Amino acid sequence: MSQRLLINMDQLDIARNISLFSDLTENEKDSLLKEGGIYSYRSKECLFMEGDPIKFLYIVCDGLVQEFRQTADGRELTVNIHKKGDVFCKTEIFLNEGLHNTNAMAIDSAYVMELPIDKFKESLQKHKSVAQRLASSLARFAAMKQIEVEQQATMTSAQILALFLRQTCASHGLDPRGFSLPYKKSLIASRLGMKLETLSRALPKLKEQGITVKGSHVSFTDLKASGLAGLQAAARGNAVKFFPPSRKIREMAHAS
Amino acid sequence: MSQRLLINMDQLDIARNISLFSDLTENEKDSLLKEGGIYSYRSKECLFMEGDPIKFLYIVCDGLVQEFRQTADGRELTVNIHKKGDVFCKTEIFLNEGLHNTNAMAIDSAYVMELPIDKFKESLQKHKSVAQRLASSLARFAAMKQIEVEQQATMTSAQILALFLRQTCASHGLDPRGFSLPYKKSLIASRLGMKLETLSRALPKLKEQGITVKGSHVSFTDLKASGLAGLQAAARGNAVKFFPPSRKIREMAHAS
DNA sequence: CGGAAATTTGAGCAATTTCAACATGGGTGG
DNA sequence: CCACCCATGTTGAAATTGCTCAAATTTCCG
Repeated sequence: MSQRLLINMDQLDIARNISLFSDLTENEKDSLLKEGGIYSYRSKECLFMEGDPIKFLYIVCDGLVQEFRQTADGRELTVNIHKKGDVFCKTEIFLNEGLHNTNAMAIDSAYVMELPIDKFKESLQKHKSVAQRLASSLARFAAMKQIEVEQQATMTSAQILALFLRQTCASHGLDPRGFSLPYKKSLIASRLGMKLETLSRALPKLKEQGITVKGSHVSFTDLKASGLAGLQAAARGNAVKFFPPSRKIREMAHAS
Repeated sequence: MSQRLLINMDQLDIARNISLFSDLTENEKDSLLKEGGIYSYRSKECLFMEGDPIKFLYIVCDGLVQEFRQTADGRELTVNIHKKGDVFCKTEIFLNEGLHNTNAMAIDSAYVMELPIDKFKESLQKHKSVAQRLASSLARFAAMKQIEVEQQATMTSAQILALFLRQTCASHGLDPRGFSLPYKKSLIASRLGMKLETLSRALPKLKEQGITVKGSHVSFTDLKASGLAGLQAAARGNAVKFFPPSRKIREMAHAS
């Protein structure tokens, strides 16, 4: 199924330069990374499926990987789209049963470094910096998901889409004055928890927010805080319903 | 504003028994906890507000604390409701600027142990087990929020509410055959990202799922997998659109 | 140039929100 | 003990928003 991979130093360098390992010495990195291999995946090939045992930490060296879940009602919802330099299955390592609860599939074709988790866990033990950076990354992921919950609850699909486009542009380092979408629209819809039709209908509405989309070509016109305009317009004054923090009387806990 | 607190050993014990510190010796726990104090908060008193500098790790010793955010459009969305034994501001410690991005407010009155973050960070450095448990907890929080995103995208408000009630019942150790709601309905609505009216209208629909709510009294009739019935009914077969995982040809990365 | 996949569009429907009116229910002060 | 009040919750009706289904286009590839 999968293609044989010629060793490609560029791809290995991606793995060497991820921030998770940035405090390791070159030797430490090498001895960890040589435990893993870089694998090549064809378009739509699965890295793992829900219920599979968790064996690796994955580092995307090239291409894109979609991580998604089939929800109870048979829908496919994309948890995340991992791009070059992204590391995934960080969360799962700490979760209970050692089984994947998502599916991962290559979009187009992808090259992925797979690092056995037991080796990775060893390095977590050995190197405090790795553990610390992992925790940061988990915290950031949790905060991101929290914000997504809020967005889904309070924003219209057009607003969510606008934010996603800006964010995508920034995180891929694209030119805000004009770029082409790095993903298919159906993938974006799945990532944003909306239907393709909804996304399609949201696109024209983005003009009001200074985003023009034609086909897969996107350009931001109002380059600064245009995204905020919509939000601010929708904002209403509302009274603060709670007391401000007060001086607290501190009481030592007589431990021991 | 806040009441003076008589030292209460029960409350201190709550803090001593949280799982985050469960691998520490009694001495280690004591020397850490004596750095913090237990504070008393009146109903609706704030522990901190958005934008405040992050100073403490909080451990709820008694009562309830609502953690929430004012969204851009002026709505109030509850991130989490912390109950006795819960620890919060774990995530924030790892995030950038050292400022709170949520508000925390006592519901009714609450007793909260506040542990200076620099002291807590020291113990993270000193005790691997604390760091490990913190990471687990972050991972679990992230997974929970991910599931919430999915629920909001795929489930009806009645289903979401049903899940929340079951979960609440379990996590508070209440009797599923009949208990009263530990929170006000408006708080629940805010927690679930829906309007109070929507929640109110969803309540009668829960009967179909074997949950009876009258006033603030809840009882589960169909005690087993009743919650799944609705989901399964809504489920439809849909074809698998991707390839199963293939054998991969492994290629050693010639690191170094 | 086909044909399949991806996207767009239309029309009707379902769920949630909004706004407004109404009910309930503790608690307080007389 | 009761009348009253304010916070909380419920209900109705209209308006939004997103979803479903179906058909029409467009795009992508060989």
